[in-house]
Amino acid sequence: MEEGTSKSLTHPEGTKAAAPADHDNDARQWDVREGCEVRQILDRVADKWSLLAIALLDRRVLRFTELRREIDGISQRMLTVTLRQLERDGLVRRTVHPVVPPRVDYELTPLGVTLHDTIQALVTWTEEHQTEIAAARAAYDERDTESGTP
Amino acid sequence: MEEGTSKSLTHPEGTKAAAPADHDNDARQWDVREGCEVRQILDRVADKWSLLAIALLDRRVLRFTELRREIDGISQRMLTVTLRQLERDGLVRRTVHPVVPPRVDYELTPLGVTLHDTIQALVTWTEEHQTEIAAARAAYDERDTESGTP
DNA sequence: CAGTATCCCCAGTGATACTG
DNA sequence: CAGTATCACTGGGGATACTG
Repeated sequence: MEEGTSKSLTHPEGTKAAAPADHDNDARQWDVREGCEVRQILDRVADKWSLLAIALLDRRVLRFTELRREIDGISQRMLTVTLRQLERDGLVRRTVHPVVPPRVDYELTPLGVTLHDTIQALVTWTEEHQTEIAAARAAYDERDTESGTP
Repeated sequence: MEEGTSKSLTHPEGTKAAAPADHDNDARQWDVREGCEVRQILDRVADKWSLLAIALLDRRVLRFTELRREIDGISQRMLTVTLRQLERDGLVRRTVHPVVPPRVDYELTPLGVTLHDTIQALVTWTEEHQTEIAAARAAYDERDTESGTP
């Protein structure tokens, strides 16, 4: 369960992590390289299950099984792993009730809520532009097809 | 290169894709399931290399090799694949100059620029909250450590 | 220079079984 | 109910070699 040791990434980028090829521009100063903090979060957001979990937990308190049921395509293992990651990042709060049978509640932390909010912007962008993207893909595939079958 | 056929997903979610357990809330109506359009885009954004490429191409026109040099950790193969995906989605424009030696320019399309802009918000969020997240992780790992070595 | 084609590996994920 | 432990498999991605 330890990953803080940076395990085996693609390759050791080492020290130049904060020294891009150029920095005379105001954009692309993101520094979104693998080792970066930004990348860590982005990877979380990127994660299929994390995103679903955050979406489902928005303004709700759910139990393990409830989440499992709602996401439903997810396996026990992945739900656990996902929840643990989110908990570790302080995005989700896990509350164990010392009762029998066991009851564990999951909910977004305030930080998690702000992330949800930000992601919402991205989702909105997608919804607003999905037509354009679909068109672009169609055009691309079209080109591909016509050159393949003259 | 075909994914419109939905290949072999986790399992057939079927018809209830648009019917969550409840829908009396205004949030979580995202519908970010695997098959969804939103997920397709999110996956693109999520992609490590795509993100870097978009970042690097912001307000610039770069050649294949230039991109390769700037991303540097990337392999030829992945740069090609990434660029093709972005091109297909209409986010990046590929211009082939019929000269010798060959010259191909890459640049963001207007659509790509708007995506960059949106992603920027997410990156900003990350930068603003990375301290909190780091703290959360430290706290989590701390708990983990102290219970592991009493 | 700008790719395409191949081979290969291993990290992430699902399936299954066991436990407090 | 809410996990943890194990195993097995798949495909995403790197390394390498070849081409227009």
